[in-house]
Amino acid sequence: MLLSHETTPDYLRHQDLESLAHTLKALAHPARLAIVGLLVEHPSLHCTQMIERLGIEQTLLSHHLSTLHDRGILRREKEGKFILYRLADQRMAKIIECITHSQP
Amino acid sequence: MLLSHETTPDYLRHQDLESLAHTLKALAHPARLAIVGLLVEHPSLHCTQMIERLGIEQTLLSHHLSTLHDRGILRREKEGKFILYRLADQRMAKIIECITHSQP
DNA sequence: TGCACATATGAACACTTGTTCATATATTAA
DNA sequence: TTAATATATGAACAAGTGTTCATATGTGCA
Repeated sequence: MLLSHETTPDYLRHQDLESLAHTLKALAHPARLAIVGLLVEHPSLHCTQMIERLGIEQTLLSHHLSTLHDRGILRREKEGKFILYRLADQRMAKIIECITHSQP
Repeated sequence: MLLSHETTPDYLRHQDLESLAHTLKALAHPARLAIVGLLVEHPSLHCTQMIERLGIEQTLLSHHLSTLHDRGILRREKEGKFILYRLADQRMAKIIECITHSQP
């Protein structure tokens, strides 16, 4: 796709669009939104805690966590027996809040 | 997916997650973000104007516009020979701004 | 009326994503 | 060491998405 330079504002240039779309895609799933939502509330959680709260299969959760991690939305951190997840960036919390508060 | 009631904040209840994910999915594509971005800047545009600005095939644009329209993001309005598109809701402008400004 | 322009539609197909299943790896406790 | 718990991985397949092509529909002008 070709975006003309005169009419496209800085924040919507081609490469930014790709990367923004990529981030949104990662968020655009109910389970993944729920995960991120949990982590907005709780600074960090491990898988088992999420499984309890979301009522989702372990394997499926793991795949979703990988998706979010791969796209830079979550950070992983080992803590003994567990693996803690937290938001990679507080901006994500802001985006989530912003999105949810602007919902129809 | 089962979300327990005690731990889920109001703004992340099951049905909201579905609907929010649905909206985000519609936005999560570079071309569609570009379209919405144009309409944040210009109150209304018709297809030919978007084609010029985006350098995208007519048919493809039309499909993307339908997607955005179907999901309630854009409004369609006939004006003689043309069909004008605009944001269905100013909240969308807000979301876009919020998202783009929180980008890494 | 007929032609040119503006836009939409639908089929087809490649590609991507979501989910499940089976299984692997790592950590701790007995 | 063995067993139990916590988590990840990868294959397989169904379902969904993006793009292209061919074509349809609607509108205004000559």
